[in-house]
Amino acid sequence: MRVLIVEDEIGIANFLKQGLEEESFVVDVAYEGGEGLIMALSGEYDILILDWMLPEKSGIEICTEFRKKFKKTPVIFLTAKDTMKETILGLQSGANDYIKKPFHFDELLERIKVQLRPNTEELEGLTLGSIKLNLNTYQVTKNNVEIPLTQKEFSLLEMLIRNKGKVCKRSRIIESVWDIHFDYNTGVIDVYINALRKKLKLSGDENYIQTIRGVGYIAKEL
Amino acid sequence: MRVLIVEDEIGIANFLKQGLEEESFVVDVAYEGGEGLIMALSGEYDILILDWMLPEKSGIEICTEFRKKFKKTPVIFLTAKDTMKETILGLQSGANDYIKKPFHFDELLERIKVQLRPNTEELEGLTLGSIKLNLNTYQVTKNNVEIPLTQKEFSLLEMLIRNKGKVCKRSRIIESVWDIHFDYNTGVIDVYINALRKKLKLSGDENYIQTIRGVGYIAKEL
DNA sequence: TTTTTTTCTTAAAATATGCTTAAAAATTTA
DNA sequence: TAAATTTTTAAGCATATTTTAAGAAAAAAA
Repeated sequence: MRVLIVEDEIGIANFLKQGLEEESFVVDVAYEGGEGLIMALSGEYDILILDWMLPEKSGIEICTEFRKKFKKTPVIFLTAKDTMKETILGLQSGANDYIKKPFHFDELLERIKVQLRPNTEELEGLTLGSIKLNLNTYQVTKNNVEIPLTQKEFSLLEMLIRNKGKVCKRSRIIESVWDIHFDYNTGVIDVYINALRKKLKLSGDENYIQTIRGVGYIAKEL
Repeated sequence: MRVLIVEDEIGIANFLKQGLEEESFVVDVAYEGGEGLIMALSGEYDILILDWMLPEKSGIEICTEFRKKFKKTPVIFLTAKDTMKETILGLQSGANDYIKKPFHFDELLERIKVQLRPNTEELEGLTLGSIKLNLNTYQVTKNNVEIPLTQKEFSLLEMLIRNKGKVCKRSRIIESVWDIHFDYNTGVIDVYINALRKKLKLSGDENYIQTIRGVGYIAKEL
């Protein structure tokens, strides 16, 4: 991750640069506003740390200009201007956070991490050997070949994979997949296990879904 | 915009609620942690304001649990726990900002606005293949030809595009577009999907809105 | 081995889902 | 208030899914 620090006090700038480099960021420093803005606009950075009072161009000006071109790249103010009014002005100029000096390096670091937090909402996909189950798209693939499943098939496979390595009793399966909470004598489970094994071609050396006679089924990688 | 405040001090809670309502937010308050978490998980809120110390469940626990399900919804801590270590813990639990008491309401408000700031996607308008959706003018075009849609049609299309690449369950659609929060058996969705497909001529090689039988619909570029 | 139990497999029956249309109800506009 | 538009309900239809059921196969018990 690349960080641009725009800070005219050399001591603070060095302290920040060193600290962030220890956290394996790639850090560039600009010591005055005009230079800072030009560097920021190059688009090479994942995040900006701005002082407010700077020679040539203030942090506010940098932030405002920068936002015209880059809507998303996070900007954090790090400044001695600590009044409420100033904080609000800083945030209104497009910054994502506003930290007042004196500051704790560890808190700054954490706030940087917050801004760089991947904001992907996607849930983790479930896998079983070469089988992948995408909970966003309800797609199931085996060796990247899509295999269309019906709702009940999907739901059963999902339950088995979520309990990968553990035996799923028939009673738990009928509860979880069919939402039936009383004793119920039926052969549906067998039929659906059969359908899964057929569609997913789970035979011989790829028998990911095994029968535990008298109990239920277990999904496991072999 | 809907805000959930979880705060056990009634005075502060009322103060916040009133202040935010004056800014035309819709505000709900939970006075203890367990209740707060349940409300948060309902998925009805655009942002959470959490106290740390709460009866039953701490703000940290709420935030951690909430993040398991909602990766994106912003969370702001508002707490008297003001040490650096605590701040870091709060942010690490998944919060987006951490404000220490005593606080200025105007700064809190500004920080809320920062979190709710529309992302680039919304600024540039939503698109789905050659279809463009302008949220300001409520115009929809396909290949730059305007296609008039009714409100419900627009709203449904907007929801699908906002979740582009992800399946929208029927239950989520009826919640989001029709604002119905209980189990409701209806065929309106089908009718409106049909209308959209017709008006937007989504057939054959342009079938941007696909049916996931037994689940819902998914919008995707092919 | 024979019997019993459990699971597998298949096909048909029952059910559910989604598409399409038309008309009724509600809402907005003139 | 009447007309136009939008929204919702409802029903028929085709099709996909789910369930039942029954015989075959396999495993365990006697």
